[in-house]
Amino acid sequence: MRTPITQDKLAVELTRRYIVGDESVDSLMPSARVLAEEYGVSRLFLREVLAGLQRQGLIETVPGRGVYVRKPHMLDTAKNVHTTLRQSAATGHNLIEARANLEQETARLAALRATDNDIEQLEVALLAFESANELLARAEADIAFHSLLAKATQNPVLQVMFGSITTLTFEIMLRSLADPETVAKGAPLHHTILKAVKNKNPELAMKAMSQHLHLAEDTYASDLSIPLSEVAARIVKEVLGESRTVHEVLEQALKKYSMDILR
Amino acid sequence: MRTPITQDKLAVELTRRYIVGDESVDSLMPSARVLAEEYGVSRLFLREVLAGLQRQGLIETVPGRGVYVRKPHMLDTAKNVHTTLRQSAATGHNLIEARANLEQETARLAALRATDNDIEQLEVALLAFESANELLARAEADIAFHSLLAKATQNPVLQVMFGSITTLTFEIMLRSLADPETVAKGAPLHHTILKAVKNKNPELAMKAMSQHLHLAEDTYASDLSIPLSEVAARIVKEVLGESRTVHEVLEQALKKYSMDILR
DNA sequence: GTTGTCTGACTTGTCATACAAGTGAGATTG
DNA sequence: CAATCTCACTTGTATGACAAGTCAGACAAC
Repeated sequence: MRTPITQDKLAVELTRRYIVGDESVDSLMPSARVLAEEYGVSRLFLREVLAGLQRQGLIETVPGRGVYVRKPHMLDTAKNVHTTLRQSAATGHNLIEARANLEQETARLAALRATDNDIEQLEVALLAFESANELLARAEADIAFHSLLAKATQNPVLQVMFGSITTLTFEIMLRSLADPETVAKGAPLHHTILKAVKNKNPELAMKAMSQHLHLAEDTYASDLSIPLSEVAARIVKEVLGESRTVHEVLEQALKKYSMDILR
Repeated sequence: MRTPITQDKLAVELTRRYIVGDESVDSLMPSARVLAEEYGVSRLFLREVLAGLQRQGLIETVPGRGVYVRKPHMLDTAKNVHTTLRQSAATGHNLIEARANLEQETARLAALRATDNDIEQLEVALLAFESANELLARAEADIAFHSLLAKATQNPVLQVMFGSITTLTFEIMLRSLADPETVAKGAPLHHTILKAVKNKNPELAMKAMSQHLHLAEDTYASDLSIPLSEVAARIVKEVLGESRTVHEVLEQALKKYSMDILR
């Protein structure tokens, strides 16, 4: 008696077989037709399995070319929890509360462990933040800066945790950075954080990040108790219009840096 | 000129239309055939959109009955990032480091905000933990206890963040709780945490949680620098065998409590 | 030899159609 | 009245077909 294979089992099997370690990245998997035949399932069934893996950022299917193995990207996590978070009654206060601890610890660890390459990328992001004369460009540089800090901790778990709230964080930034005073006050703090990271001064990095987040809290004060879903929807519509989604913009912002999950 | 609709856009549209607020939970969506016709797409295309929403825990398709609107469950987040995390080179040290801050803050906030219902559920979980005389049962009660604490913070964002590492945490518990000494030392700390929550003593809750996590760190010491994927795979195989997946066990463990994301 | 073009065999994406399996309300039968 | 059965639904899956994209290799022109 042969029990029919489930999508989950097949996903695990494919992952184990084709997606292992660094050397498999960018390699080409067998075509969906071949794999389907090999496992004795229909192409449709296998397609759904592949769709699951793609959603997790483990593979990328390119029309006309095939299925490539990818490194998971920080944004993949964000996309997956985005709708869930949007659906919840989470408020601005909830987000800031969650970020406070996470980002302070992130700043602390980044100061202890950032590589030369990390610092270089942080400098680029900070420069972009300062030279930006448009809201969207500023927000893009800001989220890149914070994401790079998470990467600089060299801790994939922290990266994933930060990734899970990236979309919300970005939406909030779009709101905070519309206030010129906040921008003026925030810029020096970014500098302090980067300097602390460079000098390997974890306490200072933590303190500066704390101030940075409190500043955002003040700016955001009036909407602090309103569900984020409402606020975010309004902001996004104002800034981006109907044309582009948050994910598209975020993807563009983070693609300049290598924001894949460490491994 | 009419541009063809993308899966993402349709997902957003469906979410906006059928999945809004508490009142829509458990309601039945129109059948896939009807929706496909309405939006002028094939049933296959719409199925893939629904599959995406299902992966996010927003809906549940029941064969023969239809598509129901669901409350997102903490486990949905876990499932989505599980493979990514497994694929990364995250070590035990990485996980403990990330948990330390998150869970201390969680314990602190739980002590400030836990409702009577939260406390009641925590008591049930703690009782189950103590009366369990088998590894798997202990681990189930342990993960339930920690998940309930996250819920008691009344912060959906924290819940999602904790949810994203639930699977890994559970796997690690399976290892830690195999050591009788760790169990003996850990039990009183669980008691202390619950007492602190009951007495609304945030500092004590935080401190007890800190000790609890350090204890786990000691137990885990020998494997601290090995990629979790290897350790977890070994543990799961030993404890669960080939028959059941981690998700299935976790689902069973958390279904007794209402672990859906707050909204 | 070099360059450009073209063909054709691949790939994924999507569709229409068909059928199996499950569900449940209402008709039917005792 | 109660048990049973029928049937019109639902989702899940398989199949075959075609569009659109890609790319290597053959082929022709220079």
